[in-house]
Amino acid sequence: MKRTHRCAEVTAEDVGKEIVVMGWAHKRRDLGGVIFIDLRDRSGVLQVVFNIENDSALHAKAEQIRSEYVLAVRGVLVNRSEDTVNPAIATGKWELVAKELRILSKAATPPLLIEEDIDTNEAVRLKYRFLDLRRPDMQRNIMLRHKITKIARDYFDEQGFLEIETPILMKSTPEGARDYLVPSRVHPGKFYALPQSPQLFKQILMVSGFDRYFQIARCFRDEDLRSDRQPEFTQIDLEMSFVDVDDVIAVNEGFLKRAFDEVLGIKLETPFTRLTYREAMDRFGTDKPDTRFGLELVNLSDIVRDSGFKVFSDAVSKGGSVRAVNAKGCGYKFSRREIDALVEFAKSYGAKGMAWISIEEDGLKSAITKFMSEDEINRIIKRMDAEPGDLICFIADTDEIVFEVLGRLRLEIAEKLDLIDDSKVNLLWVTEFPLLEYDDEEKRWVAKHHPFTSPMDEDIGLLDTDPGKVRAKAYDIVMNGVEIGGGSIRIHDQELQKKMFSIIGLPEEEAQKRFGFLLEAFKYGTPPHGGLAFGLDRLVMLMAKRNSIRDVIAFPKVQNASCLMTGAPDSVEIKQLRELHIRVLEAD
RNA sequence: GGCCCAGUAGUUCAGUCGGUUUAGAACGCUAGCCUGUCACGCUAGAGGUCGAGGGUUCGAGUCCCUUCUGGGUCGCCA
Repeated sequence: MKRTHRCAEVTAEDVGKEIVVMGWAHKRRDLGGVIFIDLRDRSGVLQVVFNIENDSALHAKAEQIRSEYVLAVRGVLVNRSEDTVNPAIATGKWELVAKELRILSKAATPPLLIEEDIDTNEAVRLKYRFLDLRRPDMQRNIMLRHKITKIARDYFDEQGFLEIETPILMKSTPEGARDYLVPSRVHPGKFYALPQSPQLFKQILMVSGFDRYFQIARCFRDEDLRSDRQPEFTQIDLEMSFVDVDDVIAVNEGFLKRAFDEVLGIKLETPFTRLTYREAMDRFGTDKPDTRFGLELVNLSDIVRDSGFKVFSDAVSKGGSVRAVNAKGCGYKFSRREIDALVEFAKSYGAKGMAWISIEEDGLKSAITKFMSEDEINRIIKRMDAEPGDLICFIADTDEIVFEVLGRLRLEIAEKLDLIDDSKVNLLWVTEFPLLEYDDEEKRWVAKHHPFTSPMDEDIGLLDTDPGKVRAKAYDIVMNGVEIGGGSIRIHDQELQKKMFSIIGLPEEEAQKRFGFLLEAFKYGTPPHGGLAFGLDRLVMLMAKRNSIRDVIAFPKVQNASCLMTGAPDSVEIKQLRELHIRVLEAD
């Protein structure tokens, strides 16, 4: 028998024809003289009928069918009688009257239900991933992922990009995440590193004149996992020559526009909103704002500069700030206990406390108003646009902590008030990131993006005088409060590149040792260039409306970076270690 | 590395104040019956190291300690 159709790909045209379908026995309904089998493949299900009156031998064979047996069925597709049509399934108008059955494979009882939206513990799902992946929602996720990568290949090809592979075994470079290392057999004591991204190679491809490069690139970072972080993940990685920020942004908006249209039927308006880093922080307290709801941060530092409430005035005089959000309606909605929980929430992100004022019809409820003047309070209420029923939450500290805490608080309150409209797609660019940030522990400047990011032309002069103020030609693309991609225009001038290395405290010698090949390449004629990388897993996760990238990766790893299905990582033979010149130390 | 949550049948869960002979339910599974089901139905049945180890107690699924596993989160993630 040769398959003629996928189960759910039959059409009205096929009615009356003899067809052959193959798949898994999804459900069996044995009514005695008639047996119904829902046969499932990746397209969906089709009901197959075995009737004892038509063929008693065939019917007897069908009695052996159990869940998840793999079957081949030859039969005639017929219209169901009107009263037996099932509108719940795509093929519900038809059924296959079996003429021949082959049991291609028997199956043990599966440890999890092959059904949509099961409630099963993720450990079970991951151990039996081959079964989990049979479930229709997982099949949809994986197919969605395929569609998105297909669109990426088509789109970037049409835009003149070349897909070029870069090495998986490469050289460890300083800065950034912890590397995965691969020992060299040929070079005792030396190691390859798996790429955290193809960054250096794609820049070198620009030096080589390929002009526009892209790749669906696997990347590796040996850091702790989260629901949106895996030790190996995939980027849609690209780089372009002779461009500036706007060019990179435009070509990528084109990609997203097309992907959302073709995959989800969502028409995106371009250009997307752009926020500078400064504005994003001021208004939302984060560089990846979710602007599907309001609750914006308000700066009150000028009002409380000389406040009788020392917590406020001290924060300002020490160079920090006092900012607040107005949780509309929460004064009435939240119990004292819930407000206390918010205070604890704020503390867990580093705030020393959280002051609040609850505005009520007949006055204010607050522990801090007694320290403040009436004028001060009135100005705060006015600026916060507060009315009875509202709850103003204040954080006073360094800007860093104020933004961190209020940004988190804003999301927490929005979630509690159910302010987030899941049907909205909120895409925006954040631009003009700081080039550098100061690392208190290491007592030096570090690159916020990476050390090849170009400063903005007008800020180059500040490199020597006030490095913290220098803005970068860097941009992130943010969807619904999740960073789904980012990139920058790179430094293509070797002198400027050397300067960058020196500012971040990377000695010339060390830079030569680690990045010498790049610096060498830059000597021979480097086009201005820049690029971007999307986190494919996160993009697919959001488009599939999932909460974890594990649901859009066929074989993900769990929190301790092991694979429950294969058992990786595992110990190896001493012989293998010897070849690699490796001895394992006793665990600490 | 820190903190929080969860581990009881194949799966999802219930299990009261530590005490009622043999730890229950649903789904799944097995067998029988059943000719229009699609959450098929009916009848019967099998299925348990209560994650593991230790402790308290006359008595532990239940209380205590340790540990393992999974999830979330902080740190970490240029």
